[in-house]
Amino acid sequence: MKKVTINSVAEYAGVSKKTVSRVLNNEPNVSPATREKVLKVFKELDYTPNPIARGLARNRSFIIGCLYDNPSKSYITRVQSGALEACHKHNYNLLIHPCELRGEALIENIEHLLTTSRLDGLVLTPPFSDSQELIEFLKKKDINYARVASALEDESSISVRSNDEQGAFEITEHLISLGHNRIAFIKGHPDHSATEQRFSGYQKALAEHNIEYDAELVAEGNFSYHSGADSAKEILDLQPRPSAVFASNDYMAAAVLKLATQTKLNVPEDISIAGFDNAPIARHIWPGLTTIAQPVEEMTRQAVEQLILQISDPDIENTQTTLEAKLIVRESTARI
Amino acid sequence: MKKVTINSVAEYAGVSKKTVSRVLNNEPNVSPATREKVLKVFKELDYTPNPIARGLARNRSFIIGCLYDNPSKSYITRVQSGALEACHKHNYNLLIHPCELRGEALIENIEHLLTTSRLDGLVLTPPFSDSQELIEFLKKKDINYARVASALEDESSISVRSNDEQGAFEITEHLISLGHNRIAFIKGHPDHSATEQRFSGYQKALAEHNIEYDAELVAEGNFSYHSGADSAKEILDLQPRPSAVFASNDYMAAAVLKLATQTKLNVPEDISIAGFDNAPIARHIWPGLTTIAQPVEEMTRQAVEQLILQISDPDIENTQTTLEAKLIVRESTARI
DNA sequence: CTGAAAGCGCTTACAG
DNA sequence: CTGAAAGCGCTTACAG
Repeated sequence: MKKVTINSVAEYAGVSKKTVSRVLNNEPNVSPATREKVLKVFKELDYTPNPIARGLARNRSFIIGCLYDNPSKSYITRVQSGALEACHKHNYNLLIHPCELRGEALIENIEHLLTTSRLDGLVLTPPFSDSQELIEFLKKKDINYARVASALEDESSISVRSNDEQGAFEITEHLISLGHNRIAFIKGHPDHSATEQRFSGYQKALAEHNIEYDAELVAEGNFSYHSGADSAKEILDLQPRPSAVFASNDYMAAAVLKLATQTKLNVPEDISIAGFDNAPIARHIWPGLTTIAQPVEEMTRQAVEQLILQISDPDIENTQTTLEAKLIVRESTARI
Repeated sequence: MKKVTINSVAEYAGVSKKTVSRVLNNEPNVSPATREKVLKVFKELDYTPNPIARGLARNRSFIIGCLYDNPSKSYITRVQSGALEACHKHNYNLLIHPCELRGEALIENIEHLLTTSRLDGLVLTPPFSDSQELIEFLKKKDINYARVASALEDESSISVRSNDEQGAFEITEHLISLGHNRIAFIKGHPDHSATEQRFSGYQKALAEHNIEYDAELVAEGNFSYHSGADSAKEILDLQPRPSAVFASNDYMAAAVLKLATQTKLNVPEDISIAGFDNAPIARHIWPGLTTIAQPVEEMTRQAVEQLILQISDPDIENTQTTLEAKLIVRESTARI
């Protein structure tokens, strides 16, 4: 059976292919009778238009690419889910492209991506949303993009972020309000701007409450569960032991909780533990983790929606949005 | 600045566009000098070929679509990671398309997907890999596809699965070998073929060891953490309480563990808990979950690789592969 | 309301 | 080793 194209439909229906195209795209200026006829032929011939041909003519693929490099699977899932929501709303689809920021050849990698698939726009998630190198490349290539959770002050592109520093400040203050003043901190991955922001929120809260900053209490993580487990060992071995731990994300906090439980410490009686992100694991373990809910889906949804609007109308101005992060108190933190 | 196309390059280099095309595709029959010259113009003009135009001419998009409908985020992440590995190896990209099996209009949804993006093939994950309706549609539309973790006996398409029944049998036998004979079971989602397979493995192990099957010990889950929590309540309230629980996946097992811990039961001293999948959460909690490791990435990787090979050469025969599932014993199960 | 022509940027099939 | 012609299946811009 040979392929059915706009030509076969036109021929079969006895109209021009332009008319078929009009029906296809729901354009006006087709008599109801003609429209009816063409629609019937669509069914009879089981016609599906070829998106590639359409793409070539319109110079558009209706595909958005999503870039990420993140050890947190739940973060990625949430990013995808927000991006998909915006895409589907506007009849776009989503192509995913995990890759390494520190890979030997990030730019070559992206260039190759763009050569193998035409993408109408790119949504950059951390750490790509802060990569000057990548951003300059995209500008040079004239590729539309939007930044998610970027700390870059750059009004020349769309940005949707949430207030990491404020969130970290609040959760630290929450611990302080429970009587803790020896609060350990686990940093995130150095390539992510959130790492610095959360660290800064922690420090500011300490300062605000006249608690001296103690570098000994700070461990270097990288957002992975594994790095949290390593940091947990260091922290639980400190003498005297801190009465609370604030990890820069929930996976690392979960690792602290596991080690604490394993070594017969009671949480939160013996030690309070707080995380960041409100990842699923925060509520899947006992005690549930006190954390900061970051609207990851919503950030990505808004970023992609802005991006798509800008693709269809380049005159739309760039928006810079900051969403609120929210403290969620569960069972893992308590009065000292 | 106007777009640089194969024509501008040809003009600038003083050759025909066919020659440029040859250089682009690394075809033979170009003199080294000419090739050199064209390559230089590529750089000078910063030329990137248009994948859509190429796609139209070759009738190919080099994009694979991935269909899923699964409450387990980690399962999806692993599926994507296996699919991406195979795609990138062959210069394909991956488009993701979560949708609902029970949605009012699955077929329309997929038809719309195919109308908005040309896909060279589809990888079906559960429960789609068992959907006769979808499979018939794809056959009618002549769309290449591969099935992951499908129980369907259908040699007319590529299939890669793992042995769910055997895995469930082994883990149940493991519990029996520890002295348990009152073993509760939490079922998965009824739309997934794995649900029936794992249930059957459980029953067969009981039968093999002359333990009478007791329907009261079986709870209806759906693979979500939430459903596991509901089932956990039922099970822990049984009189007498079962000495072990085997949940059809790790999320549900984690929910049982959380409730048990919350209600001051010691795991595994008071009750043993086993899961399935070896999801990250199985090792992120304490005690770590005894479970069955299913090679999700590898299944998907193989399925997508076969699919891509078949796309480039339709004569390649369909393969039916079954990979091994493996028992992983952690701390959540112990002798009664 | 309808259509003939040209074009999107490549590749295929063929000729030399 | 090189290229002119035709075509992939649509849409855009224009004419009537």
